[in-house]
Amino acid sequence: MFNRRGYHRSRVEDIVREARTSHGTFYLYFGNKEDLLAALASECAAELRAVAAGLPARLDTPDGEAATVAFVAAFLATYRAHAGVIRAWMEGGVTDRDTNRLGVRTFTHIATELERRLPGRRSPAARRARVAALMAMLERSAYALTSRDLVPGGDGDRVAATTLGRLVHRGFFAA
Amino acid sequence: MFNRRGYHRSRVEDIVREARTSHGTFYLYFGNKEDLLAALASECAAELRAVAAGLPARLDTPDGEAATVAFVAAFLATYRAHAGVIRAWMEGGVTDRDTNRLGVRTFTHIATELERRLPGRRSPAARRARVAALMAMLERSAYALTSRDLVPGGDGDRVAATTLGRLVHRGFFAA
Amino acid sequence: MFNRRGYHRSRVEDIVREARTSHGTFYLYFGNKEDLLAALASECAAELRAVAAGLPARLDTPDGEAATVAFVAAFLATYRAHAGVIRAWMEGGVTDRDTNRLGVRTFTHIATELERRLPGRRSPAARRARVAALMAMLERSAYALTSRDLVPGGDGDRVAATTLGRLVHRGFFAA
Amino acid sequence: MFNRRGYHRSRVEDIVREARTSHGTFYLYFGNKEDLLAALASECAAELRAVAAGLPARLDTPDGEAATVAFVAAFLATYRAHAGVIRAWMEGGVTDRDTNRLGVRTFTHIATELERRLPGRRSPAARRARVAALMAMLERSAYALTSRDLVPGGDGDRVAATTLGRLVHRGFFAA
DNA sequence: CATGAATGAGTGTTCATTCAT
DNA sequence: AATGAATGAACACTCATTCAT
Repeated sequence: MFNRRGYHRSRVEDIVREARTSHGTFYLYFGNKEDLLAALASECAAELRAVAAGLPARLDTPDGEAATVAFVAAFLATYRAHAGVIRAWMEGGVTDRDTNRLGVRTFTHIATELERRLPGRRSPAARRARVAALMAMLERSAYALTSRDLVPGGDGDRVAATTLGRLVHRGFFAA
Repeated sequence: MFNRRGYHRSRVEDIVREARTSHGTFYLYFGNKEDLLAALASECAAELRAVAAGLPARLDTPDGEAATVAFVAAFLATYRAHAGVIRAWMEGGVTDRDTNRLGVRTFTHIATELERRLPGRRSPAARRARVAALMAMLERSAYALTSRDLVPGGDGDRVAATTLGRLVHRGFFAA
Repeated sequence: MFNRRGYHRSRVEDIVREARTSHGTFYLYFGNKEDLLAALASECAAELRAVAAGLPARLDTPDGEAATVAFVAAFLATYRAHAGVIRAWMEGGVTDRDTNRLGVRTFTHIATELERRLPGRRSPAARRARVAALMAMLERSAYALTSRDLVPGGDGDRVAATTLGRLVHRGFFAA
Repeated sequence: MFNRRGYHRSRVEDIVREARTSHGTFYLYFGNKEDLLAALASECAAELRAVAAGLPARLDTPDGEAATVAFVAAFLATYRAHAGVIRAWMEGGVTDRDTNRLGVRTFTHIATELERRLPGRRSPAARRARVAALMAMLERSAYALTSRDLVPGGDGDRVAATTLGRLVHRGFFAA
């Protein structure tokens, strides 16, 4: 529901109808609507961390480009699978502090993992700036892909992942 | 109000109280709440186009870096000034077709202007991919800056603009 | 406006726009919206009384049928010209006592005039019942004619007046 | 509520207070205010048709007058019970096409049933005109009875039904 | 005498949440 | 454990009326 309609436009009634259950049951398992979001966010964070965990130790290797493309593809796929949740994170519609922090921490974790794999000798500040730019590209592209046709010329997640992955590899991780 | 609370959480009552006026007056000037958003979006689009118009003809020049930093700073400032509107654009909370298209077209316009200034000989597809990445960085950074503390280490728009501007110049426009 | 949209659906703004004047001017001449209705009602009552005044002394004469048809036609025309006002009377949307009474008294006046012309010897109660039925036919037909197509087969006021007038004459006034 | 205050002046809050329930419950059972009217209109139409169904095959019989009086009494009673709904029909305050048509068709149905029972040989046009007049009397009288004191001398529905019924029988159905 | 911008009480509708069964 | 009818606070929008100019 959140992926299709977004968090705010998804009514509890929509959710329970989709789940073939009732309002009462919903509130038996979740304290409130945002609590459901928190639960989904938790799953989403785990999957995103798994994506980061799938990164090889180094990306400045012969098959670094393929690995980068694979990583980007996995990131995009996970993002798409949880777009409703992640958007709710970003859009600030969430009141719960913990859930908000979870989002930030998850992306920070990925950023840290990527930063470790940045080759060359640069100052910590420069490294952080580069990885911030990298994360921005990843997030924004994923966001755009889960919106409607905001990327002219992009005709699917695969193409986007390949293009973006190569770009990222060349710009950030190539030896 | 939109910058502080976001479009959906801003009630008409909040808006008119802030503007020291009444509901009736509000609906005298705007057909409905979304109409206000459309009006603000129009202003915002004009300002964003002005930012693009402020770009020098070329950025691969001795003072190209300064110009890039200035452009990024102007972009971030404008984005911040209209964050509520732009977020409403992105978050899909807008029903009106025209307003939605305005957002896409405005960002496409900026992208086109930047693409023209990309130096070197690359295929159109490659140029488009690069500029898409560039726009992603710009947007995501601006978005992050107008959210809460999403950029660890960032301590202000100026620093962010300088850092990001230099990065952008080196990565995309340097000769 | 009242004829076209009805009293309640006519907004003061509609009225003043039609009259090419302003809200301020409206309230200069009328205390409120209902006050305008009262003024129009007064005119309408005068016209309806004039229609009654146009009745010949007797209707059970050789040219009684023509006179009855003429009366019915005049009644329908006046009703149509003031349909909005009369409907507001009937529909009970008027708060003002005087205006309400004016409506009742006007129709009572017409009823009395018609009762005088009823031929034959009947008890007062019977005469009143007959004239009540007559008035009902007149009013309901007029009401229907000013609504949309409630009278199947009727194709205009003239036809309606002729048909109804003859019917009325034969049923109530013929010698 | 509709009978007492009329459709438009009845607020949803009035309705739910009277029904000892809440706004939420109201919108659980009816899509909106007009939807309630439609539901009531449906019941009303059924009852009016039942009144027509209660007519004997012929009215030009020895006990035709009693049957006519009974029919008129039933019509008036049903009309009174649903005055608010029927008035909303007539007053054009209903937007829904189906509901509007329901009103017209219901009264047309009754008119057709009455037309069948008109004795004597007359042209179809004449028969239709007569039945239109008859319906006008019925409707207008019922309308008047459910308004305030519009019928001078009338002191109750029974008296009105008897008087009107006899009049109708003599004028339209007597052998 | 005329204006029209400003007002705010009033109204229909939505939806997260509760609780008796 | 599961249900779903019931709730009511919240919100966008309307329009008759006022009054400073």
